[in-house]
Amino acid sequence: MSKVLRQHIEEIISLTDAEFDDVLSHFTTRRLKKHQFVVQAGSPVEHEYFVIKGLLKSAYINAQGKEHIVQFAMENWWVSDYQAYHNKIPANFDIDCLEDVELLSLSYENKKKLCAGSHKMEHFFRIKTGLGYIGLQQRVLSLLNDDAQSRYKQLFTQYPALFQRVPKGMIAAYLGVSRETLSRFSNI
Amino acid sequence: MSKVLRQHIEEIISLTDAEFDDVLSHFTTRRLKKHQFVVQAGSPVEHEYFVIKGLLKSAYINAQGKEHIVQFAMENWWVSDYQAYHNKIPANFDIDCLEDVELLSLSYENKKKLCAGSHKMEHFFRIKTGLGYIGLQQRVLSLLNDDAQSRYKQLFTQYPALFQRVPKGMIAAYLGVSRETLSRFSNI
DNA sequence: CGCGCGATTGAGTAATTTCAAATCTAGTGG
DNA sequence: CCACTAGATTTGAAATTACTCAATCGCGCG
Repeated sequence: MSKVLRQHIEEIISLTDAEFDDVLSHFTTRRLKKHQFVVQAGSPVEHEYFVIKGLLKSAYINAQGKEHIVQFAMENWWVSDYQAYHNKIPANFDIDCLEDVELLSLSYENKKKLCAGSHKMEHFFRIKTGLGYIGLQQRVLSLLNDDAQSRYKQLFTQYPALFQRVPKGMIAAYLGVSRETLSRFSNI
Repeated sequence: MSKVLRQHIEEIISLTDAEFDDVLSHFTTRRLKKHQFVVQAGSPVEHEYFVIKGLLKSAYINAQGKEHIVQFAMENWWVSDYQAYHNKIPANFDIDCLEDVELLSLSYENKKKLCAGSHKMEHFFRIKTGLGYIGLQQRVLSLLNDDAQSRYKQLFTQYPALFQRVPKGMIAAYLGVSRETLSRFSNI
């Protein structure tokens, strides 16, 4: 359902039906099953994605094979390996589906065209990226300031739904704690 | 010198003389001495700043009075408390000058006008914000993946100049390590 | 029924913090 | 030029936090 996208965009700008149709024409729909990869480390990243339905994770796997989760992406979130996408270099992250997923896919070229052709959409993406920046700054601050347990509590308060949809090991990989440590304070 | 700003902007878009004059007209110059505050926690944040000359830090001070440095801002960097700036809420950060400073100041209203009146500048800020997003994501990853010593080394390799301009205690507050720990591995 | 993934628990270890004290340094006034 | 002081840095030792390794437990699904 593309209404979801329209509603999402119209939280920031407003569009006529014709304008939205034009916007939508730059996207394609992709459906993927749980465990499928949307982006694979080492491969080029042609697209960014808007999540209509389902849940994905974006993760970096280090030299020791340890996984760090950069981002969870649920409904109404945008996700890609933006460093790779923007610089046209091979992906550093794996992005894969934790559930069956429905995505709207926007290629680099189409985003460029869309933004060039629509000041409004350029504005939308500027604001949206700014919100992402603010969110990341909060996360940095939380990593600097809070211990593992209080990061756990904060995440739980902010996204309780996530804990129903994701195994705790992944929550740990997102928070920067070992599974064992997280397990020790999950029962308050 | 506003040439610095023009050169900075033209790394992403190109401007005619007239266009740049218009851009510049949205900014005002501010000169501040070492130790002066540009933003103070609790106060409203009307502006974002482009650093022409000098060095600032943006920092969060927690309930225990411990300072965490969100960002250093040297020449050609943008700085503000963006959460406060964007949401028009009181600042959470202190931003103050570590050296005598020359800034170009852009008010919220003027940024809005500037972006609304110039698709190019809207584009510039979108890209710039995107780069900031990517940088922050790298920092999150580094906090998740690397131990204190390797974060120290990375910062040193990436910004050697910073270490000449800033006391080590602040480097520690940026990296998320105690001064003592940082001191212990600063001699390789 | 048994396999396999996820979660928990225990014990020992490593990294980093905190507290305290000593040392060094740059800038100031005499 | 020198002594003095405040801030910055280093060093030491104890305490804390979280990690790793290992074993166990629980449960859903084929």
